[in-house]
Amino acid sequence: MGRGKIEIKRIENSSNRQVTYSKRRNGILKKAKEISVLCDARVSVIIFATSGKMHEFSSTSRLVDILDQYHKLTGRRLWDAKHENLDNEINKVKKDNDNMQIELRHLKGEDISSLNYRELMILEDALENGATSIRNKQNEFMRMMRKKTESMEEEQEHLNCQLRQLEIASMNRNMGEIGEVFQQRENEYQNLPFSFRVQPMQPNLQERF
Amino acid sequence: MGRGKIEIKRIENSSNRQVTYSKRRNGILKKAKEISVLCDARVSVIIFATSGKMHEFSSTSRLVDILDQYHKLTGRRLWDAKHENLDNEINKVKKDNDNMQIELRHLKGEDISSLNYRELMILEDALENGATSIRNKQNEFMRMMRKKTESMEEEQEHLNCQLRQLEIASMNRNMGEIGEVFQQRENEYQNLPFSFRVQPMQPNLQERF
DNA sequence: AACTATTTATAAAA
DNA sequence: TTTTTATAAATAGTT
Repeated sequence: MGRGKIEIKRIENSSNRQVTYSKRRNGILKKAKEISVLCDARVSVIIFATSGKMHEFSSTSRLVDILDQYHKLTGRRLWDAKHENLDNEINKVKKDNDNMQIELRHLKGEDISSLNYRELMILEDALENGATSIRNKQNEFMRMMRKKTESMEEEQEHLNCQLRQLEIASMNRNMGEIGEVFQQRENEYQNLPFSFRVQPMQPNLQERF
Repeated sequence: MGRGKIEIKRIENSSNRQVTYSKRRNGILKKAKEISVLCDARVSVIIFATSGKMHEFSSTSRLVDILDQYHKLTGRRLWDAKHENLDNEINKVKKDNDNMQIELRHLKGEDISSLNYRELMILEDALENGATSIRNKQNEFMRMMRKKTESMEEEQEHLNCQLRQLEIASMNRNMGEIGEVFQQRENEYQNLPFSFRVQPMQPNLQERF
């Protein structure tokens, strides 16, 4: 019932799934309410989205009333069942734990005596892939660091420049009275051929660290 | 949805009510199943007719799973403390599981964006150690295989020898009457200088496979 | 239980 | 999300 017919199987597009979920959830809850009114039935509907959010409809004020009735009718002892269920779940999870522990050990090269060559190859591939990803990540780090260093160097050079200018300015101020002599010398200097002049003071980037 | 619109209020005609109940009940159960499949939702529907007959749908194999989730979400206590202990244990083990899962992922080079350089180095070391152990193990395998192959080759050569001798023996038996001629020829052959004789039949090991 | 005329739900698009 | 709209599905009343 919609623009097109759909197959009843998991909707892979998550946004579509979400929309459909919310529409159909409303539909079910509405129908639950209707049947409870129309036919004088007791109804309990509990729906959990994958997100974990819950919606419910209960024709009775309390869910437990319905559970009581469920209990009486089915003879299923929910609490014992619950207990058993928890036990099962714990065992399952513990088994998962064990498996993961083994896998972890294997990846760390421990307890591998029991493995055959094929299994070892698979492990080696996994390790190599992991190492590659990590090396890539590290390279990325390196690049970032280098960039940072470069920009810091630039800034430092800039600061050095400023510092030198301030020094010169202050020198000139302090030597006010003999400034003229300097001025004269400087003029002579200007008259030399370019190749005879000393190079302007410049920090050598390669030797600074 | 039907020949006429109906008001949502108790259907007084009991036979009509019964019919409507059974139709709508099927409808709800069907839709519950559909939403659970389409949207990957956990759904529990329990319906009691006034007669007391029950119908249910539960997307999980056990209703208790859904009740469990209900409990966690609403905080409403449906069972007693002893089960809560189990609950706690399960949560603890599940947490362990999660941590291991993360470690596994990291070792496989997944989800490593959040790691800093130090953490990456530690990971890399672990991977390298693992890879080394595994390579050692593989080498061990190789040695074993090589040894096995060698001993098999030896044995095969031995068998070939025996086979040849049997062939010669049988040939001699079949050619009993002209055996003497052969004998004579063989004697002449013995008198040739060594370098003129054909090489004894020997399988060429390099070309055998 | 079937059958169908209608209502209702909803899939896709906006 | 919510609305819109064309179409599928559910079902009320009938047989």
